[in-house]
Amino acid sequence: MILRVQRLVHRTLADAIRRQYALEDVPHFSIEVPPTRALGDLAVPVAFQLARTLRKAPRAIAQELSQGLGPIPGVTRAEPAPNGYLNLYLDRQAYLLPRVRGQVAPEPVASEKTIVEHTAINPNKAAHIGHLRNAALGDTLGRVLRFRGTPVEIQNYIDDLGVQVADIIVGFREIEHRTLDEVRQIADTTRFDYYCWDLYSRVAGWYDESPDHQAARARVLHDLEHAGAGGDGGDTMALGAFIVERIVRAHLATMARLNIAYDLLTYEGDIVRLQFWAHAFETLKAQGAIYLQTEGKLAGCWVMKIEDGGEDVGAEREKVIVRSNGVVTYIGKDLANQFWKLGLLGHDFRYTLFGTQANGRPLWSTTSGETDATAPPFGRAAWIYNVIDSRQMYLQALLSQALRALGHAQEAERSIHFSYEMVALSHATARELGYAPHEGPAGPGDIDAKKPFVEVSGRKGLGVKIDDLLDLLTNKAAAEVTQRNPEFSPDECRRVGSQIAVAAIRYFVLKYSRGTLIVFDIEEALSFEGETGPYLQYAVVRANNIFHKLQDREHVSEADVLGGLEALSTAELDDDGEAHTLWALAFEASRLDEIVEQVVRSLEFSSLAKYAFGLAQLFSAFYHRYPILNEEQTDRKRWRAAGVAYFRTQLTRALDLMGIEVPTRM
RNA sequence: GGGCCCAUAGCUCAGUUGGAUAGAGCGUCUGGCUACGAACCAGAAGGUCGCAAGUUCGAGUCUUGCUGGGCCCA
Repeated sequence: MILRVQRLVHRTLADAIRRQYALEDVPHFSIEVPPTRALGDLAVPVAFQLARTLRKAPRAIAQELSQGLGPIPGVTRAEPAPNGYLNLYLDRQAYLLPRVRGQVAPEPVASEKTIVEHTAINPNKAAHIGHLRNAALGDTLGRVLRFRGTPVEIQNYIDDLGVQVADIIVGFREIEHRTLDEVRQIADTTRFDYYCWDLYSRVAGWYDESPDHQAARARVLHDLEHAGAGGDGGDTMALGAFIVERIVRAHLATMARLNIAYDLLTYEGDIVRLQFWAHAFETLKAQGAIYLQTEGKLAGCWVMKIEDGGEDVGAEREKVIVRSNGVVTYIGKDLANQFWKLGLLGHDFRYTLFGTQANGRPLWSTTSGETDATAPPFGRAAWIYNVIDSRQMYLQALLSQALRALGHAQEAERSIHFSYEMVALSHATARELGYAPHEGPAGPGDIDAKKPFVEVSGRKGLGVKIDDLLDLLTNKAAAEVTQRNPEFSPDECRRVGSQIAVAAIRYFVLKYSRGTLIVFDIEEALSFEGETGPYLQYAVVRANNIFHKLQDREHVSEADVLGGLEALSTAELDDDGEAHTLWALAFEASRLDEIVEQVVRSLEFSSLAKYAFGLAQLFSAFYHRYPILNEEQTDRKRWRAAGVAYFRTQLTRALDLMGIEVPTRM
């Protein structure tokens, strides 16, 4: 937990600069970490920035600053580097004592309510690895925000009225000729999300057979939106509601395996039934953000003016929000939902308890029926993150524009599209799934061998299901665990195996930066060695084992170690500034809060993943080089143990931020 | 036609308010288990950071143009 010290140094240094050079405005400068401990613990490049205004060499400025700085609590010395950096050295014992004892909590940074919306899978088939990246990013974002004290509400949007749900209804009705009771029978006796996966992939082909088939989809869509009581529309509604309910529960079960939970499910159907759109529509009309077009090909439509980038003449275009037949486009519903999230709609959902999740937290759902008076308040957030892949950038930009048009510039600023690139399949993995590239000229439904990857497609049934991947990983990991721990029961092996599987898969998607298109390759994802989740778990497990043995052999607990540190010689801490020492390990472990701030600023979890990996590497090297149980000098032994204790605490927290658990043994 | 993203070692990728010698994993080669667990560690080889200009004391990072790939909108 280094932020406190960094801020203190920043403040003190800024004061010193103001004093020493009689400067009104000190330029912004950062506090960095020198490449090695030998060079110091904090590095300040401020002399470079001052060089121009002061007309002096950076080196001379750093020199002067180091002399005029005066004492800073916790800092033993300041040294100007030949190249112009000012490097600071920390009082190692004073720095570590309160930290290893957990007396330096992370400072709360932000406290305004924040909504993170993620997952939002069409409820008509099993979840695949594309959905996995979304959910892992969204869940990690929620955890990271909570770490720094932000109240977070996790929402999962359910598009229960969309084309994809209509298609699966058409599949059951028109292709398989099922009644609701028969579908219920199927749902009770099969893996329903897998069943729908296969059925859905047949629907596209069926549409191609005849124009009449296309009409079936239009009818179903209409019924979903407009069904009153009774009649054929009512049947469609009931079948749709049943399928959605079962598939949503299947998705939640899949996500629960990955340690992903939610606070609220928002149903598009409730947005429609509770007439959110009507409220948003009135506001938009009243503010002139949308208007009725009377001329041209959009005559009769309610449209919104949109900026179209560029500076060409006619760059401004009109986007249809309500069609001339009175049907609201999906943008309309998204707008209403966004307004509601920000507390700008003047209208609320009704709520009902959906269930209790694996982590013990209740899950609520919107409803159009009776509301539950005990439901907590939802919505009304100051910040919103919508985790959606980059293909929907256009729509997200529209939402922000609408907010600006209504005079909510700040809300627009705080409605963030957490954008990331999609997940595709490597050709090798697509082949393993039975999809061969097409020879000769590729047709519309074929895989193009010339493309560098194969796009996941629910419509074609082409993709890796999350549950399949998890099963594969779990089996492999459980086999390893069984081999290494013959005394484990089959249940234990299975449980640890699944913890390892989750670590492997979550780390795998988090280590890439957002802008990188992941070409998923099954061989690569199945690895447990090198830069993988299991490597990180293994490091913590070994650190934990040291304490188990310390307890068993010497009856010394972690508390015993941490309690008696003051009395010990700090020779072990002060030894040298080389790479794999105790100080280097403990210092790096303390940087978690700094990394978290960087992550929130950049929305880039790869830096958290890399930090955790680097920390584990540091420990592994230290572990090989310096014995703890067998160290004969007690002072050194105790300080090493203390450093390892701090390491395991911090890496465990870092892993928790990524949704990764640490097995007892593996 | 317009917008956005990507291009860094053989492969897959980090490198994000511009800063110290461009890093990691995998793969290849060499070495290390009578154990605080080898899902590990130590070491070697491997780079024109797509190309070309520009800004800057300093550019993988910022600007412009170009090439190649991807996504979206019309």
